[in-house]
Amino acid sequence: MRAITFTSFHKSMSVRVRFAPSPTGYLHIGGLRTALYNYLFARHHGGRFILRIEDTDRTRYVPGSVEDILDSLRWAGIEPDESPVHGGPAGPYVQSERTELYRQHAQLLLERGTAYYAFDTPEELDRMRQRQQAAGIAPHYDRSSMRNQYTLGQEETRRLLAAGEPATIRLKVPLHGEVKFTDIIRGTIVVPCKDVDDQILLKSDGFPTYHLANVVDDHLMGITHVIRGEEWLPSTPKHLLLYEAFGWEPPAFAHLPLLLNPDRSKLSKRHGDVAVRDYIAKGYFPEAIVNFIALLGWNPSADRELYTLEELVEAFTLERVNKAGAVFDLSKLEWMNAQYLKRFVQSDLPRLIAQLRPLLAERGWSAPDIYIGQVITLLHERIHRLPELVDFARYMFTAPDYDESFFNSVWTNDSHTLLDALSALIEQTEPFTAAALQERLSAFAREHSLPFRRIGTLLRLVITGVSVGAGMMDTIALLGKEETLRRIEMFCHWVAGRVPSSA
RNA sequence: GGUCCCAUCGACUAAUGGUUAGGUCACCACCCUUUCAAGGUGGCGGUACGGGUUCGAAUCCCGUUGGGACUACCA
Repeated sequence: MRAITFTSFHKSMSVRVRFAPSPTGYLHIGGLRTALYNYLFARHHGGRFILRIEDTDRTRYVPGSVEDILDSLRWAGIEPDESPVHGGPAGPYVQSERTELYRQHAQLLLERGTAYYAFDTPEELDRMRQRQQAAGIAPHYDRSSMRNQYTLGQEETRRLLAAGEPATIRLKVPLHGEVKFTDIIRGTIVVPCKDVDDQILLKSDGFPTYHLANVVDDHLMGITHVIRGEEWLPSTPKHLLLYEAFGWEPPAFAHLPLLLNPDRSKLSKRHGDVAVRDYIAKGYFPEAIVNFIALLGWNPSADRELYTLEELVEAFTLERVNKAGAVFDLSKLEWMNAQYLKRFVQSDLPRLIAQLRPLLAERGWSAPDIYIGQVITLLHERIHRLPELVDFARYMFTAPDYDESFFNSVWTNDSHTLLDALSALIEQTEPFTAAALQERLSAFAREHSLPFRRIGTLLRLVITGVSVGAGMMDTIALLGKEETLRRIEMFCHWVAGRVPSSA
């Protein structure tokens, strides 16, 4: 009984990690978290973070994906040290530009006797699997009965190859023994060799599969720690066997818990947005997204929720990464984004103005930056994401729409008289500040034994048209005397127009 | 089906053999209040189950149950 034991090596050499997505569409939020953890680990240890594009399946390639991945990473503030666009000493960083390398390495394995040619067609493999399933056995490539260099013999193999017969190269997995390794997050994992399939390494089109390309590149690029999603855990024994087949020392492995849908299945479209692009479009702050996903599966243990990227780098260790999957809970993200919104209103209003201005322009609205900034400051505590302001604060940029049910609940027979009095009061108020307005209107309310609520609500209806918003005095002060009086007038016209003279 | 992984409030998590099992989100109530928020205070709510080991178990071991991933000439 042979046992192959792989001990993870924590070399004194500097850390090199990589994020290796496939360009099959927009960057997934789960992919961003994987990239983030790699980045945090690299920065924490003063190492390097590498982006490698794994585009060995040409049929799944989606144009524009690489740009989206790069843009999304940059947006999140996790810039690679080495990548197809940043360059670096271990390039090229795109697998389709390294195909010759994989062929050479597959050849090397052939020579070492740890890989072999197979000539089975997809149909034959299908039938094999069906037979096995019918017999109640786990589907497995059966090296002893299928068409490969062992069953066909050297001569026939050479002949088929010379004749240009489509051939794949498979890994020769030992029949006995076990693969044992230590995952930094999960501890010791043991898998019997008999449960490891003779994985195809080189496809008949000459391109490598993920397994070959991944192992070859990780070795050639000097990757010290493979930090990837849990979905790769079952194929790790294959990779370890590959390292051994090459005679290479494997990197350390850390398999991250999955990001989950509310039903605890692997996070997918269907349940909502999964592309980083979607979250950018919805106006989430990169700081909030990074903070939020960092805490999905990892926690520095302090009773604290808000961390800057620098603070995450400082605190990050793989040892504290959880084993169990984490549900992506949108409501907590919303809360966190609101926290950052409050923070940025204090620290970086110009940034918020720059973000909001184009959204207002889409509606055909414009205003001076100073005014936009004042509106953001006035209303930001009522929203979670800045783009919500376009609807929430529409009356600050254009004439109000009067909400019918709000109108019906507020407007009474004597409202007109009250409104006339308020109008006169507002006109006389000088300076036109929230405090001055408050003082005058409060005094008026006292004199006439009116609850202030009555005044505030009536003005809210007349000035904004909707029942929710910031404090009315602040709102009126910001709108200005002229605009306020104009709106009272507008409202009166509207009321006159809508009542079909019944009295 | 097979292999592997996982299991603390509804969600994210802390507690790494000794705590009344802590914090955050969500939810509820109250305070504040011209609306809605924000903020403050309080509340609801959990160690999946069963066996061990131990003076003592959320924590270690075994089993059960449940969930997930993987099982392609995809990654």
